[in-house]
Amino acid sequence: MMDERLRKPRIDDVARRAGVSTATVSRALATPDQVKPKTRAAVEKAVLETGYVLNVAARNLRTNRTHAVLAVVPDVANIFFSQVLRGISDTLHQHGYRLVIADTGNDPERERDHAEFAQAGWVDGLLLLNGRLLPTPPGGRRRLAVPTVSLCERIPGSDIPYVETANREAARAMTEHLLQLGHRRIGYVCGPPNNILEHDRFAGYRDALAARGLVPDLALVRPGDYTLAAGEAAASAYLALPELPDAVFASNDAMAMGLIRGFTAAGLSVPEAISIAGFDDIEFAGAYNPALTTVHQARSEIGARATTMLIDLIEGRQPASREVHLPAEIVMRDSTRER
Amino acid sequence: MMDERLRKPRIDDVARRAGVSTATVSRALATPDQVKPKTRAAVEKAVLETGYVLNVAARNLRTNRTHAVLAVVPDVANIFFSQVLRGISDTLHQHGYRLVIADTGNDPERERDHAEFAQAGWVDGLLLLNGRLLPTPPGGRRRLAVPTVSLCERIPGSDIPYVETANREAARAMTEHLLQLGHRRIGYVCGPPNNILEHDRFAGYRDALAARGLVPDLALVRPGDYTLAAGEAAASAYLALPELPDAVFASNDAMAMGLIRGFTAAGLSVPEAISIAGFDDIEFAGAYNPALTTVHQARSEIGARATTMLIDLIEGRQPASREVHLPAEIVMRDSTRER
DNA sequence: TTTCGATTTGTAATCGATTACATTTTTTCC
DNA sequence: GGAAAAAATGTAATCGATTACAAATCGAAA
Repeated sequence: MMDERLRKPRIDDVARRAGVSTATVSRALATPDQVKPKTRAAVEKAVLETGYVLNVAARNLRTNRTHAVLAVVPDVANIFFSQVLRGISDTLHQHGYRLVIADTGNDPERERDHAEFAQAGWVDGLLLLNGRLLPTPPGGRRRLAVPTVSLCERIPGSDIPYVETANREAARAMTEHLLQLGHRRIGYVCGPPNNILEHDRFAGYRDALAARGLVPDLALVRPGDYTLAAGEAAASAYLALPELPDAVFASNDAMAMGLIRGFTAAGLSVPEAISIAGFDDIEFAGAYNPALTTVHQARSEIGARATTMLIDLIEGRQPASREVHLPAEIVMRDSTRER
Repeated sequence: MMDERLRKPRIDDVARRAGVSTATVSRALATPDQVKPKTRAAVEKAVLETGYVLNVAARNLRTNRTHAVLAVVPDVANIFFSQVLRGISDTLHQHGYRLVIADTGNDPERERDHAEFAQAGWVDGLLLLNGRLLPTPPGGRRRLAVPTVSLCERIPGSDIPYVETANREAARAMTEHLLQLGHRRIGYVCGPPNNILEHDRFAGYRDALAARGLVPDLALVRPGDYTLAAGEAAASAYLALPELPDAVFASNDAMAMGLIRGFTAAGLSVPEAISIAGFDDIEFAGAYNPALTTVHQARSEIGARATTMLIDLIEGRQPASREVHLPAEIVMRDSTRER
């Protein structure tokens, strides 16, 4: 008796109460129009009375589906990724899926662990927000992989479908913008060397210069690692040069902000003395002082597109395209001006 | 034959290959030291050979545990929450749990949906990063709730354990800091009116003034909603006053940045003409121009503490405390100075 | 009214692991 | 070497749903 009230009600408790079979209860809940309205009502009543909640594990086991998708993210706290996640989350929700996030903290071991767990039927699909992970089939042999899409960074040498920003074209456009403003000595602050995004962006920078018959002055190309500090360091390096650049294009916004801080701390004002451009259009780029000219990536759009692709894959449809390059947009604000 | 190679191997395939029973395989994998080293090796070999991966759904069903925790977040793209998530994710990982994130997009319907699903055995515990959600027991009657902890905002009128920043004390300390710098006409830009955090922060502001026998000048208290635009609007409002405040304390960083932008746009320099302080110490507060004086919340620490509490609850231990107020720290940077 | 097809419902097998309990093997100790 | 204790392994029930197939019910046409 007391047991009855405490034990979690199961589908057969509902069935008994409604005077039908478990099959009917299951159908009344999952496919209501396969069931006579009258029985359906009886079942719904019984569900309410018993406080029945379906057991997800049992359903997953039986149907071999979870209606969940795993996103493997290097760092949820990174504002860039978190906005992509927003696009993912919304799109999944629209299609009746749930989101499981694995924050790997940039730890390859954790990445592998999660990718492996994904194969265990823990989710129906996999979104990789990181170009590094090459999910080796579990056990290193057979490939029974879960549908997978990568985004933000394509995975070099793999045939996993992906969605990313057209980095090269965007960097080229931004560099052209600076050239059009009359700048000629244009500096560039790099991202981490073996990053594929960085590779594309730097190529775009050189494309634009080459189109005008210019070659990059190596003294104006500074190393960096996407941190504010790297931008500040680059600013010091430029200040030590006999002649300052007219403008500097940083391959992300944090470094652009570092440059601005470095230059203003030295008494140079931006954009009067020097123009600075960034890449990413992170949330505070527009709020910065001065507001940052930068490349806007449609972050949630990237997430949304990749998710649509993944759902197509999961549900056995052929996605419209396996390689999507989303155009980015130059946002002109106050950190650049005509020479 | 071909089937053999394509079908996903199950535990009994491994058992057969290793020449043991399924029970032994299960033990060899889950509790290796309950099994003779020799058999264990045989099982491991068979696992590799077959490419076996355990079926999560089956295990979850049988054990009635998932080793996953659901975090219900109003907005993953919000930098504040995403850093809390980082603390959550790390702590969970340390204890062998996984993180499931439900981004509700501030939609109460989605919140309820997720909370309900959590009861379905989809996760072992629930973390609520939002003060609004009062998870009604499913069906509105029986309460067989999953262990739950709320964080960031306590849930008024509920007995759910929580972890939050000591907002009132922190706001009081920041206001005192401004008073000590010699400021007397101290403005305050509010957050959304019925937000419990805001309530606490405003109370702290008044506490500090009251301690000096001052009463807040209502003309200096401006409404806001945690957005940059609200800060800019407040700046305009202050500029329209016959006499400017000496300093303004904004109840979050975005609004503080808006104030700085508004004042500098009007030709006033910060902190020379007016001191500005924020609250939260978001990622770019230190990178701002000028670097923002603000209240640092230990965001990942909040996540970590709440997670520890939740795991205690899940594993049947009594958590050390059911209400944790973490002290915050004033970070003095360049946006405030002596009068 | 009867019959046939369509609709609705029920019976029972099934998904793939874990684990209580029983049984066998190994170790310990006199 | 043998008895008792400890360790290792095996047998089979079990978790809670879904669904193929069979059976029952219903409605419409003849």
